[in-house]
Order: sequence, then structure tokens, then C-alpha cells
Amino acid sequence: MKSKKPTRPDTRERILDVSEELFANGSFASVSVRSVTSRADVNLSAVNYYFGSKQGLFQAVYVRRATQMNHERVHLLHEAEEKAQAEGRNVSLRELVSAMLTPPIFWLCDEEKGFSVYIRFLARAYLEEASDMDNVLRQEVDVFDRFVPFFKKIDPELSEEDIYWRIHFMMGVMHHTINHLDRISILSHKACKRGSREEILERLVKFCCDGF
Amino acid sequence: MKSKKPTRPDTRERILDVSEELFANGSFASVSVRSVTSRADVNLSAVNYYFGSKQGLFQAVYVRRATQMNHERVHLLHEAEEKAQAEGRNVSLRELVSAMLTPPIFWLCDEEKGFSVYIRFLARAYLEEASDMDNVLRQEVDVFDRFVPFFKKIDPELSEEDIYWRIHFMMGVMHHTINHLDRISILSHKACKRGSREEILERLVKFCCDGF
DNA sequence: TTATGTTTAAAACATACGTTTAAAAACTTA
DNA sequence: TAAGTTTTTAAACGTATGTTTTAAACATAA
Repeated sequence: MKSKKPTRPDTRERILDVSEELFANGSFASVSVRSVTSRADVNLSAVNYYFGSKQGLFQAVYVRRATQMNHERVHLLHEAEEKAQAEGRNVSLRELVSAMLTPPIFWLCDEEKGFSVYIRFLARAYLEEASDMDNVLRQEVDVFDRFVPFFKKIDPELSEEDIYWRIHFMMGVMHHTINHLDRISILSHKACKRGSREEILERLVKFCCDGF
Repeated sequence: MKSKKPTRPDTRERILDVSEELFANGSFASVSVRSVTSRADVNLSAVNYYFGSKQGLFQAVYVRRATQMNHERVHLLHEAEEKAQAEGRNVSLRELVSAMLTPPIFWLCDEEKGFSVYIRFLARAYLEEASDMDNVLRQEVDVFDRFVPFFKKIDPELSEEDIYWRIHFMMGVMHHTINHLDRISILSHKACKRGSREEILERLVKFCCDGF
């Protein structure tokens, strides 16, 4: 007698969870609404009911966690700023790079929460049709703008163009690392394992700092 | 009376050209066979006739230029090796990095030939379903293996794992740069233009060398 | 020319897709 | 309970998809 289905108030969240994962592993076009609803054990119409369209669902997946992640980045920046002020020095390059990379990398390696999946989703979203994803980029740009003055203070000789190019390169390393984390074992003939969250972050931050 | 259609022996190539471009701008699933054949001004069945299936077409697009590009990389490596030997020194880090990055970057900026499109296609192909694309990766891995001893000679303290990670990071920077070349103008508020082929290559090589 | 193999053409097939509709079910509030 | 709102369900719609089929057009060589 327990087969009676009650209304589940978490339907919306379950759809988001499932599609976050599917969109992280495949392109927008390759993920069907039906594959989402069936895996979420939800009626087909639920997607259109809650999100209007497939495109609306995609954007909702993005929005759900984007704000939080960029807040974390700014928070780390402020922490580093205060610490530096207390010690009467500039914010170090390492602190800056770390503030930008730590949230996504930590999320990535946090299997507990669903954040891990989101980071892969995000890296993939960057490659979707430009017009749809420009808004996504905008928010990150605004965050990065707050970092630029600090980079400039470290090396006043750097032009803004130099700084933007290097931030751009940093994001490249990060997104690529995220998307190909499992493939690196192929590349190295199983020589190196994925490694812990701290290990990856350490390698990444070092590479980016030296690149800067 | 010129509307009589002769047999066009270039049908196969035209299909490859068009799909290379479409696959460079969109995911595998988002590109329809019909969009390919109509833009190539070719009958719908031609794709299945020449390539068996859509998947076959995709792989054919990859294979057409992959071998050539990796040959170019190895060629540059040999050139650097001979020059270094003649001068009685080791191959420099810069020469190694340059040998790996120059072919794709030069191709990327070469609007004349169709190579430019191929590089973008390639970067996108890396994100397609793993099982289909592992063969694609295999070839690059084999090429990179030939570079490893030279990196080791430069810095014998480096472990193989270190080297593979850094090669991995390099490819990340490159692919990301390729895929987001137009977006960098957004990121920098139009502060920096795309720049010439040499400029991009120079920035990229420098960043990667320093990262190493 | 005729015969043979290759390439193009148009149509149809079966299926999968995103979305809509309309009614039933579950929940909320009075 | 009764009325009203929100959520879930099943079915259908129209369209787009990859692929197959069958025949016509072409090229080449005997």
C-alpha cells in the first residue's frame, strides 16, 4: 500500500541535480529532456512546468551555484587583503591566484556535495553557443575585475592587457584540468593518479604563478 | 544549358570541409547531417555513402589532418635537436614548448587554408564522449612521449609525473586559448585585440615556459 | 554502342525530440 | 468538508533526426 505517490516538494531540485550531471558529461544537444526526467524519476512535463523550456533548465542549472562560487572567490580575496594589511605588505601573487582557483578546484574534488559535478558542467557550458552563454561569462568578468588592481600593485610594469591575457591563460589551465582529469592517467600511461584535492591545487597554482 | 550537373569528384572533400567547420562551432549532436549536406550543396545520402554514418564522418574529419599536424611537431623537434647538437648544447625548454605549440597555433591563425577551422574542431573533439575520442588522444600521447626525454635532460630532477602534468597544463592553456580567442575581448573590455599569430604564440609560449 | 561500376538523386522509414494539452491527483486554506 | 491552487500524469502534436532504399545519371573501358 506504499505505492501511493505523494507530492514531492523536491521535484525541482532533483531535476536540477540530474541535469547538472548530464550536462556535465555531454553537450546541451546530446542531453534529452526525456533522459533527465526519467533519471530523476519525474514526469516528462515537469521540465517545462518548472523551467519553461530545455534552455531555461540549462540556465537554471548554471544560476543555482554560480553566485555562491564567485562570492567565495571575493571572500578569499578580502581575507588575503586583510591579512596582508595586518602584516604591512602587499597581497602576494600566490594569494591572488589561489583565491581564483581554490573555490572551483575544491568544489571539483568535493565528492560529498554536488559541487563537483557543477564545476565540470561549468567548464562545458563555456563551449556552448556563444549568445546563450555570454551572460554566464559576464559575472566572472566582474569578479576578475576586482583582482586586476592587486596584480598591478605586485608588478606595476604590467599592462592591463598583460594581466587579462594571463588571467585568461589561468582559466584555460583550470578548465582543461577539470575536463580532462581522468584522461591524464592515459596521457601519463597510468604513471600519475588523480591525486588529492590539495595536490592538484598545488600543482595548478604553482604552474599559474610561475606563468604569471 | 549550364544547369546540367556533372559528377563532382570533390564531393567527399566538400563534405569534410563543411562538417569540419560546423563541428568546430557546435557539438556533435547539435550538428545535423542535413545541415552539412545542404551547406555543402550535396545530396543527403552522400554522407552515409562516403562515411557510413555521422560518427564515421566525424572521425574522418579528425583523421584528415591529425597525422600531418603531429608530423610537423616531430619535425620541429628534430630541427631543434640538430641545431642544438651543432651548437653543442641541449635542446632548450623554449624550443620544446615551441615545437609543441607552434603547429596548432600557426594553423589556427592561418585563415588561408582550412587548418584554422581544424584546430577549433580538435579542441572541441576533446570534449566529446570519451569512448569515441580516446583513439584521437592516443596519437597525441605518442608524440608527446618523444618530448619527455628532452624535458628530462633539461631538468633531471623532474619526475615523469611532473613532466606529464605540465604537458597537460600546456595543452590546457592552448585549447582554452583556441576556444575562447574571441571572448578574450569581452574579458578585457575590448582592451586587447586578438593580435597576430606571432603575438599569440609568443604570449602562450612564454606563459608555458615560465609555468614549466 | 554496350556493359559495368561508381556516384547522385528523391523519397520514405522509423524513431527521437521539445513542447503542449487537458484532466487527474495532491495539497492548502477557509 | 469544500473550494481553490499547485503539482503530477498520460497522451498527443508537430517536427527533426540518422539511415535505408530504389532508381536514375554518370563515367569508363571493351
